[in-house]
Amino acid sequence: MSTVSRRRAKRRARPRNSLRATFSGLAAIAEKPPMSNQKQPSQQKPAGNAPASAISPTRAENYPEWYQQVVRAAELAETSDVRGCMVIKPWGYALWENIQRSLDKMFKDTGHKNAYFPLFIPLSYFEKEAEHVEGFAKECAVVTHHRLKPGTKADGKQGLVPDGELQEPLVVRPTSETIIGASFAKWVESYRDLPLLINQWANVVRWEMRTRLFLRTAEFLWQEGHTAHATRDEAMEETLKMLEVYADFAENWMAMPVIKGEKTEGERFPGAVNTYCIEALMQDRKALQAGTSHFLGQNFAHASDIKFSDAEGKISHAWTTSWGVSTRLIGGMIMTHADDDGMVLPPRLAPSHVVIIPVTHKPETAQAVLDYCNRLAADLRKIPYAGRTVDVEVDNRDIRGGDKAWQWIKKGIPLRVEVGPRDMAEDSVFMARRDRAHKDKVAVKRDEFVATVTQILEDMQSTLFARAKAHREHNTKRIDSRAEFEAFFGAKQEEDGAAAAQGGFALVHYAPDRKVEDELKAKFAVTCRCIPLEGADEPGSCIFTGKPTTRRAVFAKAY
RNA sequence: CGGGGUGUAGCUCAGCUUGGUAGAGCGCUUGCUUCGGGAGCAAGAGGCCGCAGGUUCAAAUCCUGUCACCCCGACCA
Repeated sequence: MSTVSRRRAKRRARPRNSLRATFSGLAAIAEKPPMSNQKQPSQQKPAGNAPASAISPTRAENYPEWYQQVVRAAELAETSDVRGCMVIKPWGYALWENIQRSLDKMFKDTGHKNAYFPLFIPLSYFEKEAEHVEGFAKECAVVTHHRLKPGTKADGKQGLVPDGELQEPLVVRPTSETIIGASFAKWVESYRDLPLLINQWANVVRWEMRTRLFLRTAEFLWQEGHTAHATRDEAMEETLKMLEVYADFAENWMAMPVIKGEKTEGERFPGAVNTYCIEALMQDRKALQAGTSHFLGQNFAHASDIKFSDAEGKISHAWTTSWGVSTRLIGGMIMTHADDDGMVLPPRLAPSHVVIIPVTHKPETAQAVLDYCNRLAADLRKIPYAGRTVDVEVDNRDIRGGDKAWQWIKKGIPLRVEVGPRDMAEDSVFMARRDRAHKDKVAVKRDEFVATVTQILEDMQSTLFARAKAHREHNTKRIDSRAEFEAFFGAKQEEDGAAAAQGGFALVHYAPDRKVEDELKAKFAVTCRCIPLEGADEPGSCIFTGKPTTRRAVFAKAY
């Protein structure tokens, strides 16, 4: 298109930026009875031009845009100049480090060891498992050259151009089953070498078409566990054990309730025999797959030739598993806990638990207040909490107190503590909790605050979980007919392009059927999230095909 | 890969139709007054107008090419 016509088109199509387009999933948030336990500050505008909420637009106005603004305002991450890639900023990375630390401990406690495998996977390795190839082929970054040279007229390029073509292209790992399988094949000879329980913390690349910070980026950080076992049962046990670890982590550390379940065929990991997952419900009532654990059978053992001799000297292929969670968990935390004022961090994973804001605008008391704050910080930092000690920021930056407080609100720090000359005189602090309204502040004696800080944090942790769980329950519905199902989710898109009703979790009798799933996905953007592992069997008949079933499955729109 | 759109200050954008030598808001810096919840006034810094060609006395603006990014679809932790 020429420059002219582009420009003209721009002028014609003026009413763009329908940023405020209303979001029909609004009810989910507007109602959200359990989400606001404190009395609202009755929407009265704070002094000046300050907006009613720190994040604009609000969740009800435009949820996807709200999400992006929270990521930005909380300084968790930003987009980079590299297509589809994000820069994880210190506050966001510290959150990831805390996720890593907590999960890593759980992996070690279940007998796993960390190792590191190459980023580059020879194409020939990748080709070994047919379904695996098919599943990932379309989203691979491929390294084809190993050198650069100055461009020439003949190349029609200036600057540097790739040179030195590789004999065999290298795939930038989208996942590591094949490269780790190659190592496992060498490491495993005897049944005495099994089980082999390995985990890797790494980055992976999947050349996604559409990206969203933390939820889907071309490069992301994750952990991938890979294990090999002598028997099918043992491998299956491992698969489910790690699913349990993920569920435990999600609920007890992230304060994000999850449903453990098994994926249907269409949603299975390419190359897996069974895929299990944890699924969470976000505030806009869309589901998020927050972690997966795969029983790989002997598929990859065959592909990579992972063989061992058993006690009788008979050679057989090992049974393998793989399981992973990624930086997507951070997206899940945002969409589970954050509000219209920004991020809300579950205390056990918060990069920092307490910010102390010295009120030092009177020069004569400034130093004394600051000293008092530093002593308070030092005392707090000695207190053990959630596998580390209480982390404290003393924010004595030379900026206005209001700005300072709001920055920390947006970052989601659990506790804000103001200390001014008046508080110091009474040996008390002025404390605000991020899970309550921002004006809801209480004076607490300093020693009492120090003595109860971990209790307060734990109370916040359980409050966040309870709210999220109530939200999920409020938006989970047992549905027994196709008509009801369709009404619950509505059309795929409204006429104006805005997202349609998100529905929530629908529990329906469903006999797995690829064709049904394809149709539901096309018409309603709804997918079968999983068949829950827990809960009693309940005979019924599939609402789509009438076939007999023994359990209900979970359907939802999903990220 | 299809369909649509956009590149101008750190950010969000105006200016382009009808060419005349660069604008606003926010942010940033400085000063004064404010200051226990997002301040006010004043001054200031900051731009190869995505890139390369072309037309013209003159190009952010017109023409040609090119690159990048965004949105919708297919795909997806």
